[in-house]
Amino acid sequence: MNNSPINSSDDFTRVPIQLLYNPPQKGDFPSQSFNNWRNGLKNVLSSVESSSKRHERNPIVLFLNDKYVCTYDMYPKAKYHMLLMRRKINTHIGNLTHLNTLNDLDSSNLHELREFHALGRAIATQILEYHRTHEMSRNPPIIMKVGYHAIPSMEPLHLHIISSDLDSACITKREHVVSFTSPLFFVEAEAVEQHLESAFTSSIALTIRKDRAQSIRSYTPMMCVRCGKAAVSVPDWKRHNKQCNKLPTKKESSGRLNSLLGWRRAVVLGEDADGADLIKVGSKKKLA
DNA sequence: GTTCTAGAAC
DNA sequence: GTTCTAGAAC
Repeated sequence: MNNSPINSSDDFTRVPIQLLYNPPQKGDFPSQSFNNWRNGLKNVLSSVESSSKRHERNPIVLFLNDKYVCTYDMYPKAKYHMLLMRRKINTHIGNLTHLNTLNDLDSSNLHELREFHALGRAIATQILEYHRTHEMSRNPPIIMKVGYHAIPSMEPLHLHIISSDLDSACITKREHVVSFTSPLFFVEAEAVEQHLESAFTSSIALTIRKDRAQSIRSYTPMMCVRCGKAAVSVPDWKRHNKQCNKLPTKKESSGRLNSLLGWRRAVVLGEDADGADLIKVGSKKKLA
């Protein structure tokens, strides 16, 4: 079984000390139905559950415990690129199970989200360790990033764990570059936590300013992750990215505000939300 | 002529 | 999310 036996306690943030990064073949992923690519990740989760039920090793899984699963990304945009998700089983209490996007989050999710993110960081740390021990000599230094896309293409809620090199044949479009380099579009896990911490009632849900996010993804210049040089085309960006010698820039000061994140009233008991945006004024909130 | 982007995909 | 490819950009 893939599930490495770790402590039997309910600490779901622990990761085996020696994680092996062994990416699968494309054919190992569940085949996508032609017109239904949006269900791709749901199919991945189903595949994880059925192999787990049969106690079979599943090559698309890097790590799993009773609550969460970390799978390889089918189209990795960097040397190391994984997705962390809440498993769709209820053997352990939690409220992230049925969430699909950042817009489903409110402060009642904060406790479990902290655990989710802590596991993501632990995996990132072990991947860095793997990199140091196996790959350091023939690769430039990297840092690991843990966060969400402001506009995800697939459900359910998934946390990207990705290395900073972005050296991948799967990067073919400017959106690929921007969605992992823009500090606005790539929403750090920490920024989500801090934003939720600033809500003072769980009836206030997080919301993404989607139009802004879209325009950021479409119009932000492609920049080198190491030296900041702007590129004129995707191939130009990739050529420079391969040869730039600078160290990757450390992540921007933690807790930095992400202006794509906002608030709205959460849906209550199946009633339609009025959808009104809320803005914060000092410590108070009022209707925008 | 070649490179590159961007829109359709039932 | 990707693949394919027409035609824009170089």
